Amino acid sequence: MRASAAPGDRMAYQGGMTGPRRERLVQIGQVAEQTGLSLRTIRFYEENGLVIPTTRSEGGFRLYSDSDVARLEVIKRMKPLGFSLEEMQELLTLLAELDSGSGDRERLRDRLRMFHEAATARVTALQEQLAVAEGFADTLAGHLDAQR
Amino acid sequence: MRASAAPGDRMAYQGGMTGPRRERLVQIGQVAEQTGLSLRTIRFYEENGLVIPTTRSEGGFRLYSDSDVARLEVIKRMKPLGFSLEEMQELLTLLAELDSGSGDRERLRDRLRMFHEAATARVTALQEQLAVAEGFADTLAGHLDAQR
DNA sequence: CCACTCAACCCTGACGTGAGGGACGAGTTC
DNA sequence: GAACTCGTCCCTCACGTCAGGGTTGAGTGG
Repeated sequence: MRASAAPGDRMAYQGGMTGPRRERLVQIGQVAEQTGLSLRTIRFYEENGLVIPTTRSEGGFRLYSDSDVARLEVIKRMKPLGFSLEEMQELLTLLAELDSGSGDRERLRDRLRMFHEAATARVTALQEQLAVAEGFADTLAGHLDAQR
Repeated sequence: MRASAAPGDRMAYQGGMTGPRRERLVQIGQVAEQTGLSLRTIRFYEENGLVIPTTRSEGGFRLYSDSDVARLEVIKRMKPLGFSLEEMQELLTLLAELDSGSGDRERLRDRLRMFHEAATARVTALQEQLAVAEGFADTLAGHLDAQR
């Protein structure tokens, strides 16, 4: 943990004269802190084309915009569904296309429906896993009691 | 699917004159079928010392006794708890020691308690995952509705 | 009765995969 | 100059997958 407002603290990089909007840009450490993902994970997602930082500093530091961070947070919410990175990417672009109103409506909806089906299937699987897990935990508790 | 009672069918190997008990021994394929684990997984568990078949045929086929299969089924119940193979092995021997009444009572109970704690922690984590997963599935459903 | 064949089953060994973790030495930013 | 970040590399875990060969037991032939 870093002490709050310690001497070494850094503010979000504001992007020199390059951008006209003076958008809020943060570097990877802050993103990690906000999202709870590790640096390694965030870089890994980039490698796989999931979230590519809007820009980089002159020295090469990754700089993330708010929407980059939002994307990461969506991914985080998807994770428990057990989708692969590839699937997540597809779903992300799919949602973006729906939002922007581009692409073949019909097909988009179809693919979205498939994702939804996969998701609910996965939810069911998780429920089953949970039941088994609870069962086993109880078994352990039983063994503990038996040994009192 | 294999046709039932096809010419090529084989019965469970009974172990020639070597065993006095004529114990029921099955080979890996049947075990896989019963437990729902893959052949690879079962072999992998053996590699890691989790379940070693009671014996082998002359030609080297793995032959599993009922208790071997039972062990595999216990492992299967543990899996959703996300323990590592090493931890599962420890827990298995731990339970065996408790059953057989060997070893330091005090210490055994302590370790068992730790496993139980880990298990309940894991159950909580699973519940959270499930909640997130359900939430995301709902989000998807929402997007579907919005596109009607 | 023994030899042979056949399909189904099984063996070991090696490499591949997915989703990251950890360490490194060098560079950047504040 | 302290804190942060970079890219590169190798490591892990729980298997999947492929290759190439051996085993088993029932059926067939002599």
